[in-house]
Order: sequence, then C-alpha cells, then structure tokens
Amino acid sequence: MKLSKSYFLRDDVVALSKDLLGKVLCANIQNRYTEAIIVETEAYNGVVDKASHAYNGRRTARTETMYQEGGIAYIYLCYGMYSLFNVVTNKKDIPHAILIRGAMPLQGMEIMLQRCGKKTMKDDLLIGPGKLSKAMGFHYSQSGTSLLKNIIWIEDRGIHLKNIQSTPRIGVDYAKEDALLPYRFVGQL
DNA sequence: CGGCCGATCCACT
DNA sequence: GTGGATCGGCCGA
Repeated sequence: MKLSKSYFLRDDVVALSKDLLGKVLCANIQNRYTEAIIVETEAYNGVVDKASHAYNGRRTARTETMYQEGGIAYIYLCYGMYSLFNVVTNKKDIPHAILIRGAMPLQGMEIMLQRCGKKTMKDDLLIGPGKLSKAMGFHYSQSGTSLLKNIIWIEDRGIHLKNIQSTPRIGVDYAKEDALLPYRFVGQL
C-alpha cells in the first residue's frame, strides 16, 4: 500500500510522474494528519532538462538533495514565499524529481483549512504547488525527508483518475525548447 | 558583497 | 489580464 523504495528507484521519471496520479499523499506534520489524492504532477528529467535545477549537472547545497537516492522529498523555496514539494526518484547521482502540483483533499480538512486561513472547503484548496504545500504543512526546511518513514509518504489505494492529459509544464519559459515537452500530467477523480 | 530572479498566488482593475 | 509581495539561491566581481 505504501509506495516502497523500489518504486522510487525506477528510471523513467516521465512515466513515474504519470503513475503518481491517483496516489494518496499522506503527511503527519506537527502531530496533525492529512491526506490528499494527487491529480497534477510534472516530471523534471535531471541533467538533460533545461527546466531542472540540476540541468547540466549543476550541484549546489540546495540541489544536492536531488542527487541522493530516490524516495526522499526535495522541497525548495519559490518566489520567496512558497515551498514546492517534489518527489526525488532514480538512483543516487541521477537527479530526477517530480513536482506535485495539485491534489484533492481526503482527510484532515479542518487542519488544511486552518493552515490556509480559509473558512470553507473548495475543490481547489490544494490545486497549485504552493497551496498544496501550505495545506499539507510542507516547508522547505524539511527538504531531504525520507518518504519511507511516517512523516511524509505516498500510498497506492487503487484509485484511477479519468481524462488523464499531458501538457507542457507551467512557468518554465526560461527552459526554451524544453519548455514544450509534455511533462505535465493532470487527471480527474 | 550586490543584484537579479524565480517550477506562485491573489487582489485588483 | 496584470502587477506586487517577498527572500533565499546563485552568480559574477
């Protein structure tokens, strides 16, 4: 049920990105439990992908996390105020990552609403990578957290999404021709 | 060290 | 549709 180490070690990050649709993202952060069904992802294909922070083999203190063995979280600060959550995949030294861009709340709605400062639940509360992290309680200081323990993990409950589409990725115009690759996946419950 | 900029979001018009 | 918020990471001097 919980995705295992071998799942994250697979080498086709694009296929894996699509496969994560319908999986359940679970988090137990500051003793508060939340769950959400993944409905939007983006693959970042390592050193050959101009949109990746690891493009051309770039290694910095921040991106070192992506070079570790798959099965951990890469969470970084974007635009000075949003923590974006990624799943690191593949073997050590192959810096593949999958950005989780959107999810549908499943458990812990009250906690999510409180974290987001909202009164009423709407379907788009966790649509958008910054919003998802805010609702789930992810923070860039947690980058490197193992997805095989009981803090942040992903479960397969046999949920299959409908109308799965692939499109170019969002917000990566700087990646020139790689910005056109169909590495974003979205589906519906 | 200084300056530029970003895998975003929301409140406005 | 558009611009501002906001600040760590990165690079060049």
